[in-house]
Amino acid sequence: MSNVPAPAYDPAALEAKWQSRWAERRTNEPDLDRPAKPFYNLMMFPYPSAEGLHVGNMFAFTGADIHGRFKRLQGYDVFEPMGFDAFGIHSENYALKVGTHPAKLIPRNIENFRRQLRRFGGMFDWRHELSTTDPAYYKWTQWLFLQLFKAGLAYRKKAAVNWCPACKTVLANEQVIAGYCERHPDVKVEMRYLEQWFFAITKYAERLLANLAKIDWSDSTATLQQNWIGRSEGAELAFETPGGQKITVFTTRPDTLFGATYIVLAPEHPLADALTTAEQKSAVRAYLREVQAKDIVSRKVGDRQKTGVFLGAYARNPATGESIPVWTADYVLMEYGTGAIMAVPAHDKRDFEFATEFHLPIRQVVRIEGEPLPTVSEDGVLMNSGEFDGLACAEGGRKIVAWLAGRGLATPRVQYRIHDWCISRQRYWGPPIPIIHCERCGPVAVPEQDLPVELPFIEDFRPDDSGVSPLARHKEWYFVKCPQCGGEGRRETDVSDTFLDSAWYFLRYPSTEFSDRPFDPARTKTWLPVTSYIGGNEHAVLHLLYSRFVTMVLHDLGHVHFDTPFPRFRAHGMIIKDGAKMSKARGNVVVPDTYIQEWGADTFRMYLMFLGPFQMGGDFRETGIVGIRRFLDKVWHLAHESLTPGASPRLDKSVERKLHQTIKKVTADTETLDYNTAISAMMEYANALREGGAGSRELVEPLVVMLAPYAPHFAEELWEHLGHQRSVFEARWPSYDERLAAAGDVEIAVQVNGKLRSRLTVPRGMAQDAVVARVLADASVKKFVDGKPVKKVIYVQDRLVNLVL
RNA sequence: GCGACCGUGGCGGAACUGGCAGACGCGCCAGCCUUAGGAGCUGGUGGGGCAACCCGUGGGGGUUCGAGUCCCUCCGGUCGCACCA
Repeated sequence: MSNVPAPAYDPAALEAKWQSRWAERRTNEPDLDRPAKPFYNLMMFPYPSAEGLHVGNMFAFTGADIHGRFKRLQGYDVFEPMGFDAFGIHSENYALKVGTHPAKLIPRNIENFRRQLRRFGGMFDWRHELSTTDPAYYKWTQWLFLQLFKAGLAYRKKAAVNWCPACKTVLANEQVIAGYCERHPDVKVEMRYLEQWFFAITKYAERLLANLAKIDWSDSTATLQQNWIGRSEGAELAFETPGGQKITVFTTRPDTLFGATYIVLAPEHPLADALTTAEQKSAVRAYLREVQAKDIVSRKVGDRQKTGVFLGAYARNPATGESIPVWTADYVLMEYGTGAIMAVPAHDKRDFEFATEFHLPIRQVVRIEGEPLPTVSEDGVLMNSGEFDGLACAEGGRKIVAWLAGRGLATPRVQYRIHDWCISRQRYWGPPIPIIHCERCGPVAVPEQDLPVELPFIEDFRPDDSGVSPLARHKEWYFVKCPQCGGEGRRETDVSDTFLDSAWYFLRYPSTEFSDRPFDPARTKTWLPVTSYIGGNEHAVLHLLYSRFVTMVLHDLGHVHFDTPFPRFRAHGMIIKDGAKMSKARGNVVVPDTYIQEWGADTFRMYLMFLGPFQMGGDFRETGIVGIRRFLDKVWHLAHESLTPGASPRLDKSVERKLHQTIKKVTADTETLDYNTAISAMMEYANALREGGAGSRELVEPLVVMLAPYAPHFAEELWEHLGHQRSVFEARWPSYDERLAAAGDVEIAVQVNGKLRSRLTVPRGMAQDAVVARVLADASVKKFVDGKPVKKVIYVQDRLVNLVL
């Protein structure tokens, strides 16, 4: 057909060519100071593991990159940065395992990640790469800590932590499996009390919750955060002891107060010891010791046998005036509410179990027809509640609180599940918390001009049994003068939580070249808040919550002009393999490198996006990849056929119509991240081109542009073959003609009594009467109508006719 | 226990506010082209039936002219939280 044979599609060569050309031409580096239409396209930066980028990362980054490239083709100045979240216990444990210092290991891993990230064709602006382990970065993480410290939002207190005697370190709750260490399955985890640094995130609970309603987030993510913050409305009620002490309890069910037959204090409750009578002392102390031996996790695991002990003391139920016994039990947690509860066994499952176990009285105060005790529902009517009998639960509760409030024994109260954020880690691989402890002045902030407090190189960074970070062993670093009084001081040896590093990285990206400020005011004003944020729901709670909190604090302190960092967030799904999560243990981990090598980055990118809906994820099966490759080959040939000299540039009307329909569909679907259906629409169009107007440039070029976000190297190469000098990313996204997309004939369904009996092709927009006339003339319809009168005609324009007999 | 999401061919998955179920792709079958094909092209492919037709979206019930889609209920799966008062 052609006198010059078309070059074959060779992904490896062509992708290398375009990757170096993008770098040379600075294609991916927008003007950060004077953008016409800034679009900050953010994706969650990876933890640079030794295994390298995995398919899950690639899936997420590809989806986000497609969105960014699409926006660029629509004329935005897209800033798409990338960085590395390289501090943390994960890296440190790995370094311990392989016996290489993390300071050596991490740069190596980052180098490997950088190579992989370039290879898959992300539109990254590498001028603004960052790593949280870089002193130039964590200097400002420490600065951030100091801002919170100075604002009174960072404080120290003793808190219970999990301690593994084998690891000689604190463990996160996630690392404790049924009471045992995840790395030492035969070692029981202990509970220790240690001084820890906290951020007062609970002060922002109400705002963090309210703000969720104003932002455009995936529902699943917003719901997870909402549950995590966990707002409950109720009241604090006071129970007085004969000795004049007040036990304050929190309850969401003040309506059940008349049914409160005993009080339970958490074992750590300050009154627990004070209220214990002499004859109960030894029993209570024994119980407290028993509780302390348990680790935090197994104490919190539900449906286990209730334990507890009577203190010997009594308190007065403010409603009934009765004296009720005071107990302590570990099913009551000091961290929630007031650390004390009124037990209503008739209407609470846990109290019911406890009362049954210890033979305490059970008094029903809510009537619900036909349900055995305990009844937990609030859809009932009060009984045994004096003057409140007969009221519905909600109303009764309000009235009881009002009645007691008059006597100073009740206060309405909102309680949150969320706790203050413990940012201390007794570990090595993190940013040192910039505090100096002085015997005279207490904890003193390191002056800002002395930042960063550099993490000293310690050859043996293994944690020891002391519960103190390995940093304390570096004496020259540890002992310093107090910046306030000049006296003897010691550095804080805890490092901060990795989640603090990642709670502000999006602020740093546009300003990485400034060493004298964390984020430049002008840059920040131009680029923030983040236009589009895409990431996994595994960070729905911690990372996204902490980022929102930090941003609110910075806003309140006057450092940024917004209090919502991510007004638009979309959660992507997860890639699984053979129906199961990928993991090393299962041996089903997919390594992207091998697939990119075999098929090319473009084919692999598109295949990942074609697996399933981006926001739901999909099941990775390698058998489908070839379908994408066939599609790209097909487009490759179509484009070259359009170049063949002498090929008639005929413009097939029906293909033209299909083009406009395709642009409409692909535009809408790429906007909403429905990449799988956008790809199938482009496939349909390529099939139509093959059947119809293959020779025509006007019909092929828009397809090449639409493919550019998905298969960027491929599109660049074809664009060049089609005679364009400049990057395809300087072209404009094709527009469509709504009238043309809507023109043509439609096939409408013909039903009789709701059953499909025939199909009819009519011009679009045909009037009901004309359509019905043609329907009634149809032989296969006549057979079913069979002379019976048509009672009703349902007509849906351009879709269906239903004759009801 | 609470909350969220999901059950559609042999497989991954389509189906806008209720309106032709199975788009697109894999796989499979047949044919063409080939010395050959894990290449390419053409056609077919939910189940039953020679056919007209009938049956089909986890099970059961309901609303509706019409239900994969809405409501109730049960079953199964995934994720998050979990002795949160």
